[in-house]
Amino acid sequence: MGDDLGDGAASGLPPVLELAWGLRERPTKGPKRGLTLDRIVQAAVTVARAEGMPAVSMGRVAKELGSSPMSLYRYVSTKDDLLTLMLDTAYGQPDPPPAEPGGWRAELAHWASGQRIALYANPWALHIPLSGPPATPNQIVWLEAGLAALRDTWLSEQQKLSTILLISGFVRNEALLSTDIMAAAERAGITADEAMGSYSTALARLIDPRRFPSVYAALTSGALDDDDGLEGEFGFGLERILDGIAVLIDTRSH
Amino acid sequence: MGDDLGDGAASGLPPVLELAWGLRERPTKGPKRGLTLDRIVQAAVTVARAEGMPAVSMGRVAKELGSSPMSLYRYVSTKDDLLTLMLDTAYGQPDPPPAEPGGWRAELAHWASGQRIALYANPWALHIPLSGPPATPNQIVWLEAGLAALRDTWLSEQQKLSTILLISGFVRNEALLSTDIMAAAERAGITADEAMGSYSTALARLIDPRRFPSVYAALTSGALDDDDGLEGEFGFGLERILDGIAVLIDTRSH
DNA sequence: GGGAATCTGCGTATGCTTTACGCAGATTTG
DNA sequence: CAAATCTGCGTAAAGCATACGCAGATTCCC
Repeated sequence: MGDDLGDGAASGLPPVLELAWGLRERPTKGPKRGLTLDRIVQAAVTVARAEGMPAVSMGRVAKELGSSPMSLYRYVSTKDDLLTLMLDTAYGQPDPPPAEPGGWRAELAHWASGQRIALYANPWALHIPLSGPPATPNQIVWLEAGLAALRDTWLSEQQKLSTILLISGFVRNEALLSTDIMAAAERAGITADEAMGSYSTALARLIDPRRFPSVYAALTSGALDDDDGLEGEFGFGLERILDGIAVLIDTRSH
Repeated sequence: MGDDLGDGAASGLPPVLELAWGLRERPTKGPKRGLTLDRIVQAAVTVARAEGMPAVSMGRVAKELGSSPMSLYRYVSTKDDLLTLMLDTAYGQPDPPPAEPGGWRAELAHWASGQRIALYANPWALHIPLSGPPATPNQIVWLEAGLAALRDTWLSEQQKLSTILLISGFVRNEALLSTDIMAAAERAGITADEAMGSYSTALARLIDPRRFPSVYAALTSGALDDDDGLEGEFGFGLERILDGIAVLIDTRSH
């Protein structure tokens, strides 16, 4: 007994969260540990960055560390745990908001851009299936920053939470779509804009204008091969959401 | 040669799309085929519904059909193709919009609810990693319906597309989070509301109120154990987004 | 100091997974 | 009636997560 990573602190939290928050104190007996959780996660991130998420296997990560697959299970009880930890490091910590006060709107826009930058810098993280609401340390730091941006509004706590969840979901979605397209384009040896263009022309040839008049109109309007294709998508969505929040806040405030 | 599913129509489309749209005409030689693509996809959906997405393997699907794993590769060139096809059937076709005219807003709300219903009815589909912009038949039908809802607005084609992408991304995100929480709760033998409650209390105990004052305030405000937890999240996000679109449309229209 | 306790890394093994290759038989074309 | 061409599918390769248990290291307690 004793060689499992089941709960030990009885905190009511999933084991991986106790790991992530460093709650699990190690007993003093036994040999020194040869690895650390951090090093394992770091190695996994290295593999993901260099060879993509599908290459991240326990064996591959162990090799990166000069260790053996089963050793990792002394630190992590499941591969999913490792993925959760990787996701947390991908987000990292948010930049502090700009010094000059811009109100909740500027602050949230800054926050969203920061998340987008983090995800673009770690596109592999978008291929980690998320399992449950945010709860790892960096995710909480981000959540804190997001909620803080709404501190001067009259929104209820629930509304603030929903707002932050809405925005971060949007950022994640947009980043996933964009980086996927860019990756597919790179595989085909073209630029992302070219990929969008050929996507739309191929689709336009495929569909029946009578059955899908609106889609046909959209595709042939050249909407998709505009300059600011991918970048513009983010800006558009974010502005729309912020406008929607603004409506709510302005209604509430008097 | 000839026993591959590489492109044959030279349409410039990925092979799986030619399959989905039924473009690939079969030659007349050789023995009759024992299966159809539809039956395979249907069998895969059956497995996913009954045993979850992780159970969907080529072997398991083949067994469902009384066939052998390798036979499926005569119909599908990769497991990912099968997943793409499964996703398409999960979405199905949208209901027609309600007869009485409610304007773009009511129509889009109806559209979003329809997508949510489809996803809630097929939660396994949320665990299919999406690869690229929508392009399969049912996805295009949905896209057509969404764009059509905006027919009377002054939005540019690009803005219409962005709007629809924004909303369907939101619906997908919300459905994923909700069904994940419900599934986790069911595994633990409690209700989703109880799960949210214990999540928030556990987290509230975990975090330092001084480092995360806003998160702490949100968690202890009881925002998360409200009645309309999951349902309310969808309504909130959708209203915010629609409000944001309305701002854009109203600004444009004069 | 000397067990006893307890931890460590990790070898081995199980039962999965996708899918490349090629063969035997069915069917249609000339 | 051959030649061509397709069919289902057996076999096998390569890889995956991870359960189990062992040998050795370290520390605690007497």
